Amino acid sequence: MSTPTRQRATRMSPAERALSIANAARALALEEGLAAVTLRAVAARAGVAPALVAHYVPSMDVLIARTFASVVSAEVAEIEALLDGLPGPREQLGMLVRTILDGSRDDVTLVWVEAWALGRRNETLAVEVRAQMDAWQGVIQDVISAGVDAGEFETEDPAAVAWQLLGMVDGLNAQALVRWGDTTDRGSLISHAVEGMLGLPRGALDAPGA
Amino acid sequence: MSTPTRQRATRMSPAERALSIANAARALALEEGLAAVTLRAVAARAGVAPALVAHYVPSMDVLIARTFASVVSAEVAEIEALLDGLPGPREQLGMLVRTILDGSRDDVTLVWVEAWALGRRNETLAVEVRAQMDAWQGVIQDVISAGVDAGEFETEDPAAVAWQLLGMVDGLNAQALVRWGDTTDRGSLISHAVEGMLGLPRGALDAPGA
DNA sequence: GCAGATATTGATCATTTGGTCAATAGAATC
DNA sequence: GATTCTATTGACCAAATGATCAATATCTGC
Repeated sequence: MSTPTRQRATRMSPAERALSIANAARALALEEGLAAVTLRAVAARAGVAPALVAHYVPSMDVLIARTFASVVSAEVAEIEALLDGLPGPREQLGMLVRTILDGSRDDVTLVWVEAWALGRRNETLAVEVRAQMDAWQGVIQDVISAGVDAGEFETEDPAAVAWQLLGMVDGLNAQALVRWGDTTDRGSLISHAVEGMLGLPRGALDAPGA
Repeated sequence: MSTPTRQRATRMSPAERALSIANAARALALEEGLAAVTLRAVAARAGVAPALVAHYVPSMDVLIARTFASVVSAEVAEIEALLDGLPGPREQLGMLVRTILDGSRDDVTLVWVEAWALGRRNETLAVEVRAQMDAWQGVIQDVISAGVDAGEFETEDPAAVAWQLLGMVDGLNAQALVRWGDTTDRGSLISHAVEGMLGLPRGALDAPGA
């Protein structure tokens, strides 16, 4: 039973098929994690023979690395777009922290955590992980630097603060991923932590309408 | 070449052999990560036939979960011993943060990160991960609560602050694990963050002799 | 020494993984 | 309608994984 009897896939141009496979891998990663992005699983998801996936990708290590980059870079772009609409660094930083910690991106968090672990045995992925971390850090650092220039934040090393904040946020998200079921608000306390790092008065980063 | 030609293992009592296998798994986890704790790898490390490992352990999932618990609970015990020698909550909290972030436990951090990922597909491990997180949070919460009682810290929810601090520290360690090669001091900034969370003046958590 | 108890092993199995390659089928072109 | 090009596939392979079990070797008690 349950031999899905896949029929022959409709012929596509190489570009279309490559995209279809990349999308299948992406959806799989978001739903079941990077570890589920396997040759056969991707093929099944794309409605295609396993050999075709192998044909379109140099190796699974590379496909996994690309899939990770696809998922994460989309997240970065999304956040950057949100930041653009805000008036100043203070609002941007507050929104940044709240949005990243709002729990609506647990699927992406899972991809991050698995990438950290898998990167140990997949050098292509490891390189991509570092690149995406740099991208994230850059976004945060830009906000902080702008705040310092505007005289709103106080720190001698915006880059270090950005790394620190990124690490804190990643850890809190990873924690929430494992402790599913607890309803603790992740965002309320960290604002005070960031205020401490940047010499701000208590409550300076609270949401405007709160 | 390189056929190790293992000779028959010297006979041990079940208790001794079980310990030997557990130690082999532990060493393997610390050196190469939880993902390297495989039936054959543990057997080779213990100088024993793979079947013997299977004989002494209900399943590899369980062995991995136990190995994780062994590694992490030792770390918790170590930190608790360190805390005992300090006079007050303020010194304890400062030391806690500095010690956890001093970079000397990257092997344990790797075990943590892999446990988060593997826990998705190993329920026994997932249960153990939550238990060990609870233990860690308990240690931190005790310090914070003592500080609040002593009038040194200011927070309405020591439990939440403890979770928050644990998440932050885990994230920073995980980040350092991936970005090996950077020499950024991980501990300097977080003190200010914690000060922000606990209503402390800047520098209150700095090392005494600094 | 001998015999029994049992710790240990080799052989083997089923699964899952990534990967290769000749063969096939279907669309496009003539 | 026949032919060519190539996207797609089935049939493999090697490696690694967890696991089982009858057979074997070795220690212990007599």
